[in-house]
Amino acid sequence: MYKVIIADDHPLFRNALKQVLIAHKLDMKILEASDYESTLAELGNKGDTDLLFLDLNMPGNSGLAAISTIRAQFPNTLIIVVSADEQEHTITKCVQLGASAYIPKSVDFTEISDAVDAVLEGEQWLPNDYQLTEQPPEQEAFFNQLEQLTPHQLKVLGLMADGLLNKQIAYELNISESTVKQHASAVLKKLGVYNRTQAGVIFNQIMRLD
Amino acid sequence: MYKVIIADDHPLFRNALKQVLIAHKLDMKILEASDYESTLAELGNKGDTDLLFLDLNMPGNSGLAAISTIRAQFPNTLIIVVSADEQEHTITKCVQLGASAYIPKSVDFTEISDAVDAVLEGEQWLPNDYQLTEQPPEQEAFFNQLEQLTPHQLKVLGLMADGLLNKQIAYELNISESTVKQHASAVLKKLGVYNRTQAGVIFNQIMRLD
DNA sequence: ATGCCCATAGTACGATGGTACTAGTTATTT
DNA sequence: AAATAACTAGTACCATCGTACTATGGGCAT
Repeated sequence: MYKVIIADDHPLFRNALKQVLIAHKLDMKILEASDYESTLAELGNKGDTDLLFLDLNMPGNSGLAAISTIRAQFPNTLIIVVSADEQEHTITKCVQLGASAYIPKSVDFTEISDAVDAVLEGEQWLPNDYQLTEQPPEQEAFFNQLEQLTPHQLKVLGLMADGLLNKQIAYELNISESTVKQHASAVLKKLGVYNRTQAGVIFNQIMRLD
Repeated sequence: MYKVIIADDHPLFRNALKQVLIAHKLDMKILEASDYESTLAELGNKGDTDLLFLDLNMPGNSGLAAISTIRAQFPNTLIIVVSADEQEHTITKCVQLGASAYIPKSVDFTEISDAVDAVLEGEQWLPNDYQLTEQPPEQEAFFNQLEQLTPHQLKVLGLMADGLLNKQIAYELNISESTVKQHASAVLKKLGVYNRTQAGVIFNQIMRLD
C-alpha cells in the first residue's frame, strides 16, 4: 500500500492525475495538496510518503528549492516533478537536485503509468525526446555540496539568499540569532564560500526558474 | 569619418566583419580588440567611438555587464552586440541594457550592412524573426535603476555581486575603503535594497547568461 | 562665477556578520 | 550503553557593513 501525494494548484490536473493512478494496478492511498505549505504538512503526517507528484509552480513554492528541501527532510520520498516548463536545463536541474522523474504536462497520460512503475522500481524516468544537458563543473560541485546541508541549514541558506538579516531569519524560524549564526557558518563552510553574498548568488543561480 | 571598434576574440570573424564594413559605402576607421580590457582601452583613446561591435563571450567580459559599463562610461558610442547566443531573453536583456542592435553570428553578412545603416541613423536593428520578450515588471524597474548608476557605482556593484569585501573592492579599484562605502551606499539606495546580498542576487540574475 | 554632480577621503559610530568556544537536548546508530 | 549527528542557545570577540557627517577638487552647465 503506497502513500502518494499529488501537489498541484490546478484542481483539474489533480483529478486527471488521480484517475490515472486509480486506474493503475497498484494499491495507493492518494492524498492531495494545493499549496506548498500543505504539501509539507502532508509529508510530515503519519507514515513515510512513497511518492510525491510536485508541481514547480505552486503558491508558496520558490521554484526548485522545494526539491532540495523535501529531499533533505524526507529522504525516503520519491519525487516526480510535474511542470508546464519544458526547458532542458530546468529538467537537468530537477534531476540533479534529486527528482526521480520529470513529467511535462503535455505528455500523454498513458506515459504517466510507465513513469510511476519506473520510479517505484528505483529508476529514473524522463521524457523520451530529452537528453541530459551537461552542466558546468562548478555547478556540478555545488549540487553535491547542497546535499551535504541539513534541512535547517537549507532553510537558513534560502532566507540568506533572499537578503534577510540573521535577526530576521531567527524570527522567521522561531530560533535564536545565535542558532542562525551556527547554521550560517556551517552553510558557508560547506559551500566553500566566504560570505553570505556569495552564497546567495550561487543559490539563486541554481534555484531560479528562468 | 566614423571610428569603429570590432571587439571579438575570434580572428576569423573579426576579419569577415571587417571586410563587410570596408565594402560598406561609409568612411570608417576600423579598430580591433580581442579581449575586454583592450576594448575598454580602445574606447578610451582619442576621439569618441561611434560604433562598437561587441561579442558577449570575450575573455575578461563577464556577460551582459559589459553593455552597462560601456554605456555608462561612453554614452555616445552605439553598441551592436554580436553573439552566437540566440535565446530571446538574452536579446531582450541586451536591448534593455542599451544595445542598439543584436546580430546573431548566424545571420547573412548582407544583413549586417543594413544593421549598421539603421543603427547609425539612431534606429534599433534586431533579427527579423525576433519579437521582444515581455519582462517581469520588477526587472523592468531594475533596468531603469541601473541606468541611474554612475560608472564607478556600476563597477562597485559588479564587484559586490561577486562577493568581494569593501576592502577588496578598494584594492581592485585603487581607491580608499571609505570611497567604496560611499559608492556602495549610493548603489543600495538607488536599487532600493537594504544590503549587498540583495544587490548581488538581483545584479547576477540580470547580468548572467543562462 | 555660481551651482551641481561626481569622485575622492577621512572620521565616527552603531548594527550586522562571522567564528570560536561551551553546553544541553533529542534522535539515531552502533 | 556509548557514540554520533543535528538543533538549540549562550558568551565573547573582532571584522565588516552601512550611514552620517565634513571636506576637497574637477568637470559641466546656466
